[in-house]
Amino acid sequence: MELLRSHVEHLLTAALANLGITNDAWKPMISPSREKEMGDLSLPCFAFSKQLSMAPQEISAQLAQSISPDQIISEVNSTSGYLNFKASPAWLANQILAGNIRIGDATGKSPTGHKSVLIEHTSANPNGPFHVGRARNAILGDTLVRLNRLHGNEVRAEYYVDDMGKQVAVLAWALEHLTAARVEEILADREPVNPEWQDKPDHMRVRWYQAAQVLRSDDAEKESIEQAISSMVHASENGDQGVLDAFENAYQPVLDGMLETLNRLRIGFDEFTKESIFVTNGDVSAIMNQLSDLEIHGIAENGAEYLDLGARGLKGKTEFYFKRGDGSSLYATRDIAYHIWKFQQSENLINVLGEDHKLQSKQVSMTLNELGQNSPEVLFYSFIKLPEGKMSTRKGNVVFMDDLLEEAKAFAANVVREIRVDYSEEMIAEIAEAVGTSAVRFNIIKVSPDKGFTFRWEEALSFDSDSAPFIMYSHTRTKSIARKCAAFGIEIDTINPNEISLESLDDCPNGLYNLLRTITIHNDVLRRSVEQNRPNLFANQMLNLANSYNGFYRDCKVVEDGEVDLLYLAISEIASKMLEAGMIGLGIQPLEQM
RNA sequence: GGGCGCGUAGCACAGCUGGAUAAUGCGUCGGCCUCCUAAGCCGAAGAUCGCGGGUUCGAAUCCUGCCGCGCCCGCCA
Repeated sequence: MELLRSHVEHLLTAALANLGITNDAWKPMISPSREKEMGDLSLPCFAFSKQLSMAPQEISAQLAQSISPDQIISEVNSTSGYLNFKASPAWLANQILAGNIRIGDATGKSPTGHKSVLIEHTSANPNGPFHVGRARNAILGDTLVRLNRLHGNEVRAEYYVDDMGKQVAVLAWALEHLTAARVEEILADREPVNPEWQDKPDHMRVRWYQAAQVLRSDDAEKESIEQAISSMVHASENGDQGVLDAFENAYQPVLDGMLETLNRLRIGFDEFTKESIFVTNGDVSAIMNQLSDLEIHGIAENGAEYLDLGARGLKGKTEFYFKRGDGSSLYATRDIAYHIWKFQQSENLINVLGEDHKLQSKQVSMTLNELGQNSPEVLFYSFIKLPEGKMSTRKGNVVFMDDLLEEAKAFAANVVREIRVDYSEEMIAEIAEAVGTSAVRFNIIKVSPDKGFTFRWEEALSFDSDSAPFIMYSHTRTKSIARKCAAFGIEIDTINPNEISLESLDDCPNGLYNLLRTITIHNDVLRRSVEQNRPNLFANQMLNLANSYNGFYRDCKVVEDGEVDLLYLAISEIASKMLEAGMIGLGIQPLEQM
C-alpha cells in the first residue's frame, strides 16, 4: 500500500501545484477509501475550499480532470468532494505475484529484525485451574506474541511466577495440614470436582486452597491459622529457602496443570521468572534503598515507607507504599525490581493485565520513571462476566477453560459428523480439536480488550461467519484446490509468476479484484494491530481476507472443465499462504480439510 | 466521594490518527448445491451512534456536563 500511496502523492503534488497548493499538509489526509466502490485511496478536498475559494466538489472534479490514469492507477474519480484513486487490478496482481507483499511467519523462526520485544502475560497465581476470565489474559497475550512475530519482531514470552505471596502460602499451609477427607468435608456443600479432571493437579489442589480459605474466615482456629500463614509469608520474603521449597512443592504441580490447559490452546512461554529471585538476589532491598533516597519519599509512623506520587501528578490516592512497617517488601516493590530486570533483557516491554491492575501498574510505571527507567506498554482488558453476574470461584460461578474446551470439541465433532459422513472418527476428533480450540481463542480476541463481555455458551460455541471456523474453512478450500491441481499434475511450486499472463485482468472479476485489494492492505492492518497492541484489528482483517477469498472462489474457477487457470491458481496459493500465516498469528490451527 | 474505562439496530459487536450512504455476525424474511468442500454465497427489513452543550467547512470519533454500567481507591497479591 505504501507504494500506491507514494505514487498517488507524486501525481497529486503536480496536480495541486497547478491549483496553487504547494505545501505538503494534504499528504496525511490521503486515506484508504471508505467507499470501496469508489477507490483504494481518497483525498477529501474540503480543507482546500477556503484557500481556493472554491467548492470542494469543484476542486475534486478539477483534480480528477487533471490526473490521467496510468499503469498503476486505473481510475481517478471525484464524488461529493472526494478525489478517489483506484489501483489497477493488473498492477495489484503483479505486485502480489512478484512477492512484494510480505506473507510473514508467526512461528518466530525468522525474525526480520524490526525490534525485540519482551511480552509478559498470564502470570496467574498458581493456585487453581484457569477459568474463562483468567484465560483472557493468556489468549490476548499469546496472540500479541504471535502477531509481533508475524510482523517480524523478535519476541520473548515471559511468565512471572508468583511463588512467594499469601496465595501460595495458603495453598502450602493447606497441603501440609489438611487431609483429603477433611478438605471434602469442608467443601461438602460445593460442586465436586468434575471426574474428568480428577488427575489434573490444578483441579485437585485448588480444593485445598478453597478449603483453607473457608477455614481462614470461619474456623474457630482462624487466628492461629492466619498466624501460621503469615509467618510463612514473612519467612519467604526473607528468602528462607526451606519455606520457598515448600511453596514450590505446593504450587509447581498446579502450575503444570494450568500450563497443560494453555498448551492445548497452543499457548507457551519462553521463560518463567520467579518473583522470589529478586528478593534472594538483593535487588529488592537495593531498590528500596534507592526509593528511600528520593525527594518524594515519605515515612509513616510505624516506619513504613512510601512515595508521594501526587507530587508527580497522580490523582486519587497518592501514597504508594513500597516498604512495610517491619521493613519487608510489597508485591509492587518486587514488581519494580522485575521490570528493571526485564528492561535489561529488552528495550521494549509489553504487559498484559486485567483492568483491576490499572492503578498498581500506573504506580509502578511512575516509580520506574523516578528511577530513571522507561515504563512498559500495558494492554489492559476488562473482565468476562457470566449471565448470572461476576465470575467467582467462591460461589462456584465459573466456567473452567478445561470444560469449555471439551464442550467446544464435542460440539465441533457433532457438526463434522453431520456434514462429513465419510470421515473416520479419528479424523473427526482431530478436526474437532482444532476447530474447538481455535474457536475459543478467536471468540475472545475478536472483541476489543477494553470491552467487558458476557460469556454465553451459545456464542462461545458459535461457528458462524464471525468465527475461527469461517477462516479455517476458507483456508481448507485453498488446500482442496491445490490438491485438485496436483491431481492434474501441476506442481504449484514450479510455477514462475513472471510467466503468468495478466491480460485477462483487463476485465477483472469482482471477487478477484476484492481479494487483490484485501491482500494488498493486509500488512498495513497487521502493523497497526501490532503497534497499537490491538489483536482484534488483525482478527477482523483475517475475517475480511477469508471473506474476500470466498468471493474469489465464487467468481473465479481455478479448475474448470478439466483446465487449470494458472493465474487464479497462483493467486489462490498466495491467499492460502497468507491465510495460513495469519491463522498461526492468531493461534488458529490450519487444517488440510475439515 | 475520587480516579480510570465502557455505553453504536431485538441481541452481540466493528469503526473512534475527525471526513462520503455507520461495517459485520446472530436472529427475522427471501433466493442459490447435475459446477474446485453450502462450516459457503446472494438479496431484504432493521440505527434519534446513552442524553445535553461546545470546537470544526465537517463529530459515532475531539472537549465538556449529566445519566447508566464495570474496575480500582489495602503497610493484600
